[in-house]
Amino acid sequence: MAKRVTIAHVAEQAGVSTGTVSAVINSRPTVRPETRARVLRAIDALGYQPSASAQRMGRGLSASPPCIGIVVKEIDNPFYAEVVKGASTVLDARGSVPLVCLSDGDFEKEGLVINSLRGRDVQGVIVAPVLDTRADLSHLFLLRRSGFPFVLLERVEGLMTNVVSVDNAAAEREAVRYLLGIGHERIVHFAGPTYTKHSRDRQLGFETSFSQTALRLEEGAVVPCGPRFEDGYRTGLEYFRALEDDPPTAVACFNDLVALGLMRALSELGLDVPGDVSVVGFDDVPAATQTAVPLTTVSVPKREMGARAAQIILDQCEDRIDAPASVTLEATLEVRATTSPPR
Amino acid sequence: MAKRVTIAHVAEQAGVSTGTVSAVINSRPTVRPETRARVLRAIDALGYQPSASAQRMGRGLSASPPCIGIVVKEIDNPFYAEVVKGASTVLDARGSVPLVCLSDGDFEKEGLVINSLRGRDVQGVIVAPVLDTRADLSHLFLLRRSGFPFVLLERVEGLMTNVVSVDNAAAEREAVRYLLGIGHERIVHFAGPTYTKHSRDRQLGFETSFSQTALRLEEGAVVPCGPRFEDGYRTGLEYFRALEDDPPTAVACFNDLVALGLMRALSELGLDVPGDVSVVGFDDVPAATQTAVPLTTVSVPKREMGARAAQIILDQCEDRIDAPASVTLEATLEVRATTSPPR
DNA sequence: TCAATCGATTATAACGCTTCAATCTTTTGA
DNA sequence: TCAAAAGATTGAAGCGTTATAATCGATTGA
Repeated sequence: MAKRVTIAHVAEQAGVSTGTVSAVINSRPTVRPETRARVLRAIDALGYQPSASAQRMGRGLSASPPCIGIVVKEIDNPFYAEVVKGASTVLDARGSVPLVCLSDGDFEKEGLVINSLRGRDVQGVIVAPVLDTRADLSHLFLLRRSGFPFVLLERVEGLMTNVVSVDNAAAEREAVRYLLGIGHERIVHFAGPTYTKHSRDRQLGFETSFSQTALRLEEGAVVPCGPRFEDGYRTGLEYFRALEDDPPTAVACFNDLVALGLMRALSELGLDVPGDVSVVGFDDVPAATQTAVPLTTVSVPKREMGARAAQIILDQCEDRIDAPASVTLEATLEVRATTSPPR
Repeated sequence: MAKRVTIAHVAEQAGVSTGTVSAVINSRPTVRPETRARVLRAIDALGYQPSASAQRMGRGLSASPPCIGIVVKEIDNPFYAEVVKGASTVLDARGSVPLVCLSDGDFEKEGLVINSLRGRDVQGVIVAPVLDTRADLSHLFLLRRSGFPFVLLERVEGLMTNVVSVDNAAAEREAVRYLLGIGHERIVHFAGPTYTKHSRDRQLGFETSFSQTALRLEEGAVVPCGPRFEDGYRTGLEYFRALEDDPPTAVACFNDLVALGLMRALSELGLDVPGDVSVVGFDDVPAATQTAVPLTTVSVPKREMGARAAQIILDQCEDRIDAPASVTLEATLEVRATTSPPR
């Protein structure tokens, strides 16, 4: 492995002092064009790259290279892809760049990568926090205490900090009430993992949807499922096979992937969507409109979430404001082709 | 703003040396419990937070959560998500972490983010290079000259460096020959953007598939399309509407997204897949198996690509090997439900 | 011609932390 | 009881950069 090329190597190669090289790097106007050229040539020849950490040290830890970290749970979740794109639009305009890190749904790793990001001198981080019931959130509290700028994409109990989120429960309620409104009476919920807050909120929204109706939440209306396509597929297969003679007329799914999996299962079972069963998703990922039958789903403003979060970080870097900003965005039901009145 | 609390302040407050405080922070086992407690109390009292930059400096910029950068063109392309996952498995095992950056298909930005990554002391980078016909690749040549470890996910003319790639032309040929083999005679290619190498290679593969057959490449068999779902959808709609009386019996698409878009168009036009038209994709993204009719496609070993690339970087960091490694992986046709003999 | 002036460059002291040889303490064994 | 061993702590030398006072050389003005 090549040892790190430092400013000293460049200085030697160019036959100048380190101070001069530094002046060139920071394009200070006091360098003679000829000298500048020589230094640049040396930089080029050696492939020199300034160390952001050392620069920060030298500057007394004040200046910041323009980039913010985004910590997400999975790279292959299209939801986060949209959030990142939203953040990018804002960062682009301000000459900053997103740096995406993965927590793999592991709160320890989350703490690790946040630290790693800080060590790499990002201006701030946007975090989709791991909210396991068993998750130890102390690193987030510590982060808050340290005054480092960060924004959460989900609210954390008892932690006063920047948050950009949507009201999952309310949105889910809107979806179920729509189903009730068009006449469905036997509605079930394919629930996500019980240990994430998203999932619990959506389930809660489902359960509280029946309050102002003649109907009651039926026993077994909440079906444990999971967050992935395969979960929706498998659960769908099992559930509808077992209830062959008296299936529900509508399913509100934890998210779009589950809904897509369910639709595949229903198709294999010879059940028509929305003829036999109406299906509602959550998130509104791109795939929701790319299927044979476009999916009715709760559309979460993912881009805007990313944009607002980036905005907050950038503002906080500039103005040194410390008051936590809390933004709650609206998620709205997008009625497409997978829902219709029961027959 | 308050002056920064440093390790020296803590040391003074606790009545120990900075070395001891450092030992406590890094939980080295050589500190007496009593001393540790005293230091922790001081840390708490002063609200001390170690400066990550300084820590990295002190450690010589090499240690700390080591990580490698991965530069991709778009965050929402499931292809790259798989590559990142593949790399993660290898990195995880070696205590390293991926840092994902976006070039947005812009070669200047690509150079920028690679530099930004280097400045942040990553061990190396994996790059899915922007290969516009107009792209200026000098930053890659420079990078090579500088001896910094990096791996490309696509071969670049004249640049001797680490590459992990697949033979796109050969794989596309395999797909077309399969179609020919089951009796198709009117096959067209929905081509990707002409300015990317991937796309040109696949098109080339298509064009050279007919050499050992009685058939010849027909005029207009290559249909300009694009890389996205919408491109496939729009092109499909226009193309098949125009050729209503004499449509081709099979379409080999630039990638899966295009194939999915095309299938949507065909469905709207009342054409059956594979009854009326066979469709073949490329990449084998997760969505390929999640559609109502699973997609026949060329399966690229994305995970393995990521894993091998990560492997190379890590090896090069350890063993100070500098000889470029070049790996070409096999892509194989995955026959599923969107292809059948023409009727 | 010599000092004063100005522009370009250098040398060096920070920046906050880690590391490690050296030193100081305590414990152990005979 | 004392030397040796083991354990705990210290102090100073880096790490790569920036910032700045000092220096050097070339102009200028009188």
